[in-house]
Amino acid sequence: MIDTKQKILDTAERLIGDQGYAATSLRHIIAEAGVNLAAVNYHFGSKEDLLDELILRKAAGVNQERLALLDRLEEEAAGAAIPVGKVLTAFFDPMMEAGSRNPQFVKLMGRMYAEGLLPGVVSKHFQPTLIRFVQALRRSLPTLPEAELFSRLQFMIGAMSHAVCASRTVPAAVIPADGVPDFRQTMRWLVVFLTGGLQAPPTPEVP
Amino acid sequence: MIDTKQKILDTAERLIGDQGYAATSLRHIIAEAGVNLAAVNYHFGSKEDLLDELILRKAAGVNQERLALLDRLEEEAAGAAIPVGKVLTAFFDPMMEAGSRNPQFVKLMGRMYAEGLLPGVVSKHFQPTLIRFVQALRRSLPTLPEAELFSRLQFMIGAMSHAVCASRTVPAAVIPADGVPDFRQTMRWLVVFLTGGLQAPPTPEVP
DNA sequence: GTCTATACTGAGATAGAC
DNA sequence: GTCTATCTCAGTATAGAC
Repeated sequence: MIDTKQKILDTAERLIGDQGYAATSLRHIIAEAGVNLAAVNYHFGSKEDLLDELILRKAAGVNQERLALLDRLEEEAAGAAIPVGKVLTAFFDPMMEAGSRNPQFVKLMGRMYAEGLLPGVVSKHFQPTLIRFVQALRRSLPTLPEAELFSRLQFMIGAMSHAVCASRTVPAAVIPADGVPDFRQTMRWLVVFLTGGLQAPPTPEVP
Repeated sequence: MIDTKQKILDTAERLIGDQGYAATSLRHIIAEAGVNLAAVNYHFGSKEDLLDELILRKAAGVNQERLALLDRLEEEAAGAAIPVGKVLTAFFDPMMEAGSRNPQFVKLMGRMYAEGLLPGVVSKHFQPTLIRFVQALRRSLPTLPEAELFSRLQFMIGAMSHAVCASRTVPAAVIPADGVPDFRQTMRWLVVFLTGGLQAPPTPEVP
């Protein structure tokens, strides 16, 4: 059948989103999809390549939107520095939208993060977009030394990745009684937090 | 031999630090340690329990120091709020020290993070310490609504975890030419970044 | 109590028939 | 393109020697 590939993709997306990548065996996927085990390796090469296809068909649209928003900001600024908050909003809004429209996407990215697969996924599918935003932030924060800016971007990526998936790291004792806030709210809070962190004064040198 | 257990622990620490947890098979560990496969399950129960022992013997001292520093800060403050930066420094200094004395510890924690094992490790070995620091930060940031403070702590943990391991997430194109900064420097920058983020004004409500 | 040898189950990958 | 059969390697469990 020609849609064996599609059936594998759809089933894998659902199962990996629900159970995680490592916990979802190819044998489980092919059983639910009603196809043969070897079909996975025939169509995708390996379990990891199957995952790449899953991410790709979700991430492409988000990154396009991000770049379009950044293009518009740079056009409006006409060479001047863009405020940090605006750059960050251009980066987070498309993800927020995608997350609201299709929770499965956020779920999948959260799983990737939780299993330590995000660095690989990021460098494969988000690298060009990241470079553009890094350059924009460099212009927005001209007083910050290069090396410290680089570190702060690392911190930013860490906070962002962690925020995407509802984590159980912070002990239950300190979780507010009104439950976990929704995704859009978390993203708004994240932008404010990151703006504060990125705009902090440069760290004084120690002797 | 009585030190079979020690040999397993030492070899596992080295191999897992170098290659990661998932990539290091028990068979590889026992081959290098020169012991039998079943000795692992005899002494530790499972691969995961072996990892727990590794973390435990490294983390206990760090957490004790952290709590001692926080105790002193609270004593000095005599009931008043402690500045955010001081609380963070009390949290990070012991890790910095441990990292400088014994790079293997940081390496191991970085691996845990990279493989998505950190949440489990944290809730097992760092939970009591975290609770104390969360309470202190709550008093240091009285104007911040509870829910947003909680989210910011999540962001903080994300940034911190990510910073501990030299990650390859940010594209090589933007890495400064002078290479990766040392661990102590990164921690100092992290404290400044987090202080800025935690002290940002509360996010305005949207209708 | 410790340790060895060996067997068991389930994973991903692959060669070759159709 | 698809499927069967098989391979290698993982973590785990058990039986029994010292």
